[in-house]
Amino acid sequence: MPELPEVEVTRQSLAPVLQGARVRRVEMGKPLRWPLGVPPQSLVGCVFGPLARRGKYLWLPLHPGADAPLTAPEGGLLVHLGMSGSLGFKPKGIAHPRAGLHEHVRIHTDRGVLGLTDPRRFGAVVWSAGLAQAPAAKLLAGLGREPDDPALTQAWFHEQLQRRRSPVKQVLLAGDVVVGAGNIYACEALFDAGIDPRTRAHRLSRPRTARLLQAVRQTLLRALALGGTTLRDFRDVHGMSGGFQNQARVYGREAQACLRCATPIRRVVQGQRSTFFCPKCQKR
DNA sequence: CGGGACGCCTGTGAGC
DNA sequence: TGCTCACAGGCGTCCC
Repeated sequence: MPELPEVEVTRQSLAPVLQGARVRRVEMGKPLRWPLGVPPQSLVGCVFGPLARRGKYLWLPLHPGADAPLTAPEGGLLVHLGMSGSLGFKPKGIAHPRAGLHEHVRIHTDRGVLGLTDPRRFGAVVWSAGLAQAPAAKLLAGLGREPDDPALTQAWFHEQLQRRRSPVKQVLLAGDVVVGAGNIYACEALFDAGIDPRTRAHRLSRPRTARLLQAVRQTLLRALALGGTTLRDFRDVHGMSGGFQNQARVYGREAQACLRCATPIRRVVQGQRSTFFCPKCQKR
C-alpha cells in the first residue's frame, strides 16, 4: 500500500489527535520487521510532539511529560507501514476492548489508542533518540529528495538520471533520487509523462526528464488530495478509504484499453515488480 | 559504486 | 469444496 501519499494522509489525519497525547501503556503483538529497541513500558509518561514524514517513514516525536520519571527518554518512534500497514486511532470513550487481528502495536494514551495493523508485518516501529541518531539516521540516510524540496530542480533531477543505466521505472522505485513513488505512482507518472518504463534513465533527454519530474509531483499531489489509494488495506487513521484507485490509468489495467488511445495496456516485470504501461502512448 | 536478486510475512484470487 | 500456485502497495541486505 503505502506510498508517499498514503503516509502523508496518515500523518495529516493522525497529527491533530495524537499531538499532546500522553502514553499510558504500550502493548506489543507479533514481531514486526525490527524490534522496538527499548522496553515498551519505558515510553509511559512521554507525550507526542509534532508529527513529521520523511519519504515513506513517519516520525512520532516523544518527549518526557511534566511528571515523567527522570529516566524517561527523549526521542521518538520511526514508523514504516511496509506493504500492508496502517495506523488507526480510537478516541477515548469509544469501546476498544481488544486488539484486532494483525494489530501488532497498541499505544494507549490519555486521548485514545493508537494501533498499527499490518497483516504482512513488513512494517516497523523503531525507537530512536532523534532523526539524526541511530537507528533512524541510518534508515533515512539513502533517501532521495522530497518531491516538494526546492533543491529538487529539473537540472538536478536530470543530472541524477544521467548517472543511472537502469530502466527509469526502477530508478523511480529505488527512491534514492526522489522519494515517494512506489509501484502504483511510478507507473502512473510514467504514463503521464509519455515515457516507456523500460527506457534507460540516462537516455532520457532534458525535456523528458523535466516532464517526468512534473508528472511525479502532480501524481503524488493528486493522490494526496484524493486521500491516497486503497487497493485493499489502506485507511486513514479514522478508517476512511482513499480514492485514487479509481483514477489509475495503467496500474492494474493489463489488457484493458488505454483511456487515451484504446491500445491494450501491457504488463511486464521489472526487478520482480509488475509494471503497467501503454505501448503506444509511452515512448522509449 | 551501480545494479540485481532475495527474503521478510500473510492474504487473496485464479485455476484445476 | 478444497488444494496449489502466483502475486501483492516496500525495502534492507547481500552478492556480483
